[in-house]
Amino acid sequence: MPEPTWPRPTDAELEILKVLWRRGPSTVREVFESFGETKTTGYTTVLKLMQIMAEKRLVVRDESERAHRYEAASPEDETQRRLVGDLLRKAFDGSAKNLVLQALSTERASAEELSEIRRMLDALERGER
Amino acid sequence: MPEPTWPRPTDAELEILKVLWRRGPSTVREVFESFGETKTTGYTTVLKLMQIMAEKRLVVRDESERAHRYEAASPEDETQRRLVGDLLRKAFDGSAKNLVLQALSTERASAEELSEIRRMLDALERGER
DNA sequence: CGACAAGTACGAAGATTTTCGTTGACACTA
DNA sequence: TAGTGTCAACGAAAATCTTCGTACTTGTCG
Repeated sequence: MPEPTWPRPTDAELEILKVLWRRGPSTVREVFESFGETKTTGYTTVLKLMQIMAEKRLVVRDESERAHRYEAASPEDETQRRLVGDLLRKAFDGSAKNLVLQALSTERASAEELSEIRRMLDALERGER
Repeated sequence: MPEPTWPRPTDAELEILKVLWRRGPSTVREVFESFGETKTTGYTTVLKLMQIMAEKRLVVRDESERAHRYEAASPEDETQRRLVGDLLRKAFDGSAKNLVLQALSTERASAEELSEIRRMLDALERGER
């Protein structure tokens, strides 16, 4: 199987990353509480996950304070790019076109979204990068 | 975590599905051999995976012959759509636009690919949702 | 100082994924 | 019929993921 060279976040880890991207560097307590009632996992579960994520270098940990602060190691867009690239390789044999077509056919994008994509296309075809 | 309601194929399972989509209904032996030297997994490993996939209904099994024949339960494009939709929900908060932008910025698509995507956009914007 | 609250660390359990050794069924053939 | 090769089934092991109970540490406030 084509295993990624970077640590791919699991579903639970991605949930935590999303909180970190939104809030910025946060303590375990803050992440735990930002889940509110939507998540049923306990505090220690979140803690353990974040410890493992620190081992994997998905997050960096600042231990200077008693309550350690965790920060996402990579920005959201870079992680998204990796996840998409991973799926592209795994399931689409690298054909960005097919991936895009499937993406657009699943969730119908709004009109503004479509125009934004079109602008992106224009830029790409105009030859930059 | 946002768990999918359908059985999401693992990486190893996806490799097998790709063979089945390409070859059509196949025996374990055929799938195993079509991996050639690119994969180092043994025959029984492939067999076990395919048995598990049959349990999960990722494949359907025809047992009428001595060498059972396995067939992908869903066509490739439908599975791709599910995988993309899953990633969309998990990592992009449902924003198809962002997913598409990241996809296009990772692997630069060829000029023809870009035109095809543009045609797809045209069709979408022309209102046939 | 002593107790409590808030935090991290540790270890273990259950689930899932991936791998493979072994066994038994079955057919072909010498 | 005995031997050989092919196949599915089974079980178990190793790795990873997810969860949480418990223990240890440290700062604060009476």
